[in-house]
Amino acid sequence: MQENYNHKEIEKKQQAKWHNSKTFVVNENNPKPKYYCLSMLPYPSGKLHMGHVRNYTIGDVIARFYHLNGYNVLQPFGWDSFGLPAENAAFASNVPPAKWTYQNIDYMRWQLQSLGLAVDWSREFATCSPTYYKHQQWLFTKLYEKGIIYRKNGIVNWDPVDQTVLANEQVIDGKGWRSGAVVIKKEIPMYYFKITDYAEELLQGLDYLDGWPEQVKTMQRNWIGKSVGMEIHFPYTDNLGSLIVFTTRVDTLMGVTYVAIAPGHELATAALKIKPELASFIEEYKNGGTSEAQLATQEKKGVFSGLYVKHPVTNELIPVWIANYVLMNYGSGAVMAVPAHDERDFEFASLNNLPIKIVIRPNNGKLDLPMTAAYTERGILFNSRQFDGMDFDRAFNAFEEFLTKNNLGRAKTNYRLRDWGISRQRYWGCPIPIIHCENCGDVCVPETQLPVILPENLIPDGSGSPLAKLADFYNTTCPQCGAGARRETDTMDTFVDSSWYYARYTCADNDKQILDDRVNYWAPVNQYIGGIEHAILHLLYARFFHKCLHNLGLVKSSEPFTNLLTQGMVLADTFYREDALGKKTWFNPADVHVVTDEKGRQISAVLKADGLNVQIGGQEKMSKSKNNGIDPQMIIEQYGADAARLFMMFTAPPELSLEWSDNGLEGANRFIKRLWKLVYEHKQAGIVKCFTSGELTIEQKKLRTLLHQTIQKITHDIAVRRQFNTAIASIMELLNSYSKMSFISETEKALSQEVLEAVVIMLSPIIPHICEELYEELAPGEKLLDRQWVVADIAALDVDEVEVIIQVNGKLRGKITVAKSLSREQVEDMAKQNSNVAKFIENQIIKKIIFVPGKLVNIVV
RNA sequence: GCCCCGAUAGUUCAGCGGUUAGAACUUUGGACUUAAAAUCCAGCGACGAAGGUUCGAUUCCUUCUCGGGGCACCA
Repeated sequence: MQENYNHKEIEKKQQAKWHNSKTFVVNENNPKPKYYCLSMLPYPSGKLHMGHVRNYTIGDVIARFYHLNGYNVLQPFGWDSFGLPAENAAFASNVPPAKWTYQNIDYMRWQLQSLGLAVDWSREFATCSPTYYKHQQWLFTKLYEKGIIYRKNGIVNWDPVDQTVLANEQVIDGKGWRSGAVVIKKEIPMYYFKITDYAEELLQGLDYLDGWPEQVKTMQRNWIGKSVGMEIHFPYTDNLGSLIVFTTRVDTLMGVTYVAIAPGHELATAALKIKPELASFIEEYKNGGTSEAQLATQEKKGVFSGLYVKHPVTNELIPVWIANYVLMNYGSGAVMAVPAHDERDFEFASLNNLPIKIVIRPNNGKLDLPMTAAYTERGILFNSRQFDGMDFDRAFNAFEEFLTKNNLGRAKTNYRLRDWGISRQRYWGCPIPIIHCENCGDVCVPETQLPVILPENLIPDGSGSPLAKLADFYNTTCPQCGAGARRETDTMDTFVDSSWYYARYTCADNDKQILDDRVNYWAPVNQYIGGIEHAILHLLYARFFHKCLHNLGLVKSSEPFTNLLTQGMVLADTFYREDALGKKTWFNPADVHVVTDEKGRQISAVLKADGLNVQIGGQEKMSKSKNNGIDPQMIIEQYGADAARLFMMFTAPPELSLEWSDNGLEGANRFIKRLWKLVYEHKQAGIVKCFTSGELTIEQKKLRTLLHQTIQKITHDIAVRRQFNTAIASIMELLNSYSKMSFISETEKALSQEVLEAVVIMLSPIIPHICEELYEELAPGEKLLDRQWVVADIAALDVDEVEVIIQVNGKLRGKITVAKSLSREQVEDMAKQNSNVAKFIENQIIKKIIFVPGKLVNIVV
């Protein structure tokens, strides 16, 4: 064994070993229980960033831990490789997106492999590969046939100069990012997934996802936005139809003093014909035009439309107002307004001097009058004719009966969730397998003609839709009637690609079918790991797809991911200089020298290149714009993958954001070197078998107790809490105690052997290269990965003497060491006899003695 | 505005109804060295504020302050 730790040599050796012996290649023919551990697949942007390193290290620690615990562990990897950045890179550097993407994948795969991940690379795929999207297109046609996919018009951002549709992020201050032209809204036909059909199922499924963070489930619940209420008809004065509103507070129906409609509502258009002066208001607010945040804070404004509708119960005339606070795309775009019991209506009525009619009073007592704010709690009805005296539930039923009987409404549940538009007028995506035929309409591409291949040698120029300019691509014949037809030239949203990839890993080599029975061996994913930024869209879409796959009979489970871990961001210091115009130039932390005070606080920073001051900008998420990204490759070169992994896992718990610091990395490196040295010294003295029996001193027994306590703690930290930082800290504590002792005799050496073997096994999920190397030294001929995880020895945990603290009135006054077997009375007597304690209870009346076995005696005087 | 999470050493994180509140980094001193680095040893250093519950509160509860996140006219 070498005296000095050499990360390059060891990591290369261990990685070669894993690769050559196919250590992490798995199949289903295994008696062990399965464990599917998955980290979100990355977009191949060019090179790895620290967020990736963190994500994949967390996944790897969990995968390796389950491996050692006797599971058949699958950890696959792939690439979310369709998407806009490839197109942008293409016309910036004149390389086809396909070539750019595959080059990036090759480089990033090499980077990832240098991290030493326990991945089954035989299952790797890229979503842009025809062998993957072929099945996606097939799935599309199945869902289309089942009516889960339909076509309707949708609104897109249209750049009139580039003649192209822009993604939201390509619209900057309302202008096209390349042309600078003012972007307009345009209606074009698009395909939609009917995710709303699954709203209830997606909502209810959350209740069973015990392994998901509450925060994520809450976000999904809010996003689905279920509300139970009533649809109510307010008849037009001419009795030709009625205005339909949705409310969750039908109990306040008798308090309606006006109704409000969105500026985009058809009734507003009708009112415009009678009252042309409404035009300016309607135009201003019709399309919103402004951002959602502005919309939420903008002042409530409205105009009277000149129209009236009839109250469904009283037939009174109710004025119709056009108001900017009514949303066109929720419910029916119209609301009944009850100023007395709704904050927004109260505000609007106050501004416009509209009447306020109170119909709900608190369950006990009265309202303070005059009202200064709406009373929005549920209560008891009054001023409500036959409904007087009812509570919310009774009123709901009574109104439902009344409205249903008179054909004036019905109970209704609304969801905030909208259908998912997946058409993208882009080149680098999965082609939508539809053929438009003049005779037959929209026809699915038959299975035998799949995949619809995306040409890979194209370089988009940023204008128009590339496929729509390729006659070779879109000219085709109708599969039904054989006539000339036009192929769909839109591609799918890349969220589609990532909505089912986890299932495909289980049978990635099957080119005949999308999925086979192997998916039911591996799915659902036991542990899914990824960034919190995917809490809503990706995770909801994947759940939706899983339910679709389930209904097609392709998977047996009902949810894709049993446990979810959402990891925090990686932050780094930022430094900048500001010029006279206020423009900031950002400097990379690697190029800056930070001056600290004697406590280690940052006081100033200078640029290494010129020695002049730079401003300290605080910690920010690593990004190109702030130039604070740290290159993982440099770290791996200099310190090794193990040090990088250890630092990532030690510095912060997985869910919290992690602040990058070079000092922390030095610390991780130091710990690894220390571990190496401890094993080296032990080995110099001669390796032996682990301790099983023998005489130990009290100190040695304590060390052994600590070892087995640590084993328990770490097992719990990794398996249950997923808190790797605390696991590492407790090993540090253990090693601190260990290195204070010396191990000379055979028994002592055996104890040392036991500690070191256990430490190496426990650390191996986190720093696998060095641990496997050290294990080979500690146990020649054996392999760490064949070992079982360490189990705490109950006997070692059992101590026969305990230290008991003695308090008088809750204050510490002494402590004694007693045999565990002593009775309460014996311990209390010993406590009272303690000389220091005696001083405090002298001449006092003992009121009470609190006794906590094995811990303390508290004498209350 | 509403909801959630957090506040412990200079920093990043642990912890706990009860002993002397743990790690690591930073920092100070010492050993080693011609010197430095590396290494080892030792040290400095903390429970946001106020109330309440309790024999005893850093821990539980309430309020406040500060920070982070989510939602945001969803009728």
